[in-house]
Amino acid sequence: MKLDATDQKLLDLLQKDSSQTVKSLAQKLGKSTTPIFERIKKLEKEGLIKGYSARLNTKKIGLKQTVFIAISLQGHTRSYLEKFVKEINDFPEVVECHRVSGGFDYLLKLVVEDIEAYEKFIISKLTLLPYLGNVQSHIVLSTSKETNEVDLSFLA
Amino acid sequence: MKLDATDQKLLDLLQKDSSQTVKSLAQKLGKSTTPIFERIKKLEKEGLIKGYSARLNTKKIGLKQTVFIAISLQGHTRSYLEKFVKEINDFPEVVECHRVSGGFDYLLKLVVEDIEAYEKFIISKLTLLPYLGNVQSHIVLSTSKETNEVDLSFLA
DNA sequence: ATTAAAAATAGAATAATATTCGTTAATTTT
DNA sequence: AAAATTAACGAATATTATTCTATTTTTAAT
Repeated sequence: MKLDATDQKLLDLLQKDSSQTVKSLAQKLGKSTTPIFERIKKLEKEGLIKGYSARLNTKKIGLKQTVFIAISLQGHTRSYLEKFVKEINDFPEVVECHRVSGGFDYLLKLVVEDIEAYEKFIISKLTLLPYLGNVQSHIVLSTSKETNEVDLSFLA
Repeated sequence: MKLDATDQKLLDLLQKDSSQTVKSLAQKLGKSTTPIFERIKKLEKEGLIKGYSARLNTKKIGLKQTVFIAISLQGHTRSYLEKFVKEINDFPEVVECHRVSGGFDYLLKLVVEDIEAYEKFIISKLTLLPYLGNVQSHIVLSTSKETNEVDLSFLA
């Protein structure tokens, strides 16, 4: 699917604020509501828009600690890797799990209540997994930017 | 603000899918629309809900590469750190910037078109910043989990 | 260039939903 | 136990989403 300039701006408006009415989106894009409504439905159907979600203030809710964990594995059989990833993904504390190049194999991002909850995760969940090699924790001290808005200017 | 069980479930429903109607949310929560509508408005006003956004399929749009960059700085004057962070946050490729403990100072997450765009970022943007120490890139090979839904079960 | 076909847009009509309102029930405070 | 506060309900209204029909614009072929 090819995206024209209107689609690009529309996606950008929606990733910044999806609670806007079709009418206000249409005004910002210099069109009437019908074409914008149809464009949105098409972007949804084509899967370019995966869904809509509320952004929560995790700190205010009580999830004050983010942690990154860099993991190296020892034995690398394919079947084990799959099992490892499956287990990791099932932990609700884990919000991201990436296989990466560089000095280690996996990079996890966790959001937890506090350091105590983090330690609990390490002891009662992570270290129960076999074949763990090096595990290095990076406690987040402060976050200056954290968004899921991506830069769409390259489409222009 | 104290959150009861209904607020917890409501936040969870909304972070999973904010396009649901108030009516359907109310049904799932065993209440009528008015109280759920009012709870949502309160959660918004109190800032527990920061906003609403469309989740985009970055791969399909053409942003196929995620990269993490671990950075150590050389000179650590406070004023310089602030300038550094400000510059980093202004780069649209950077979606996250965290100050972390562990083997390095900052961990960045980038979303870019491809490796080429990533290299361009390194050469024409990142390495222009002064006082850079060690810079280690971790190219994401595959991602098995990537969400911004957080686990709210601890509220129960 | 000209015309046919396809796609995109507009404006009006309708359907669905959000939002408000008046009232009742439940909970907390005194 | 009574008063005050908070949460809830159901109905009424206001907004918004969605559909429909008719034009316009764009695209592609001749």
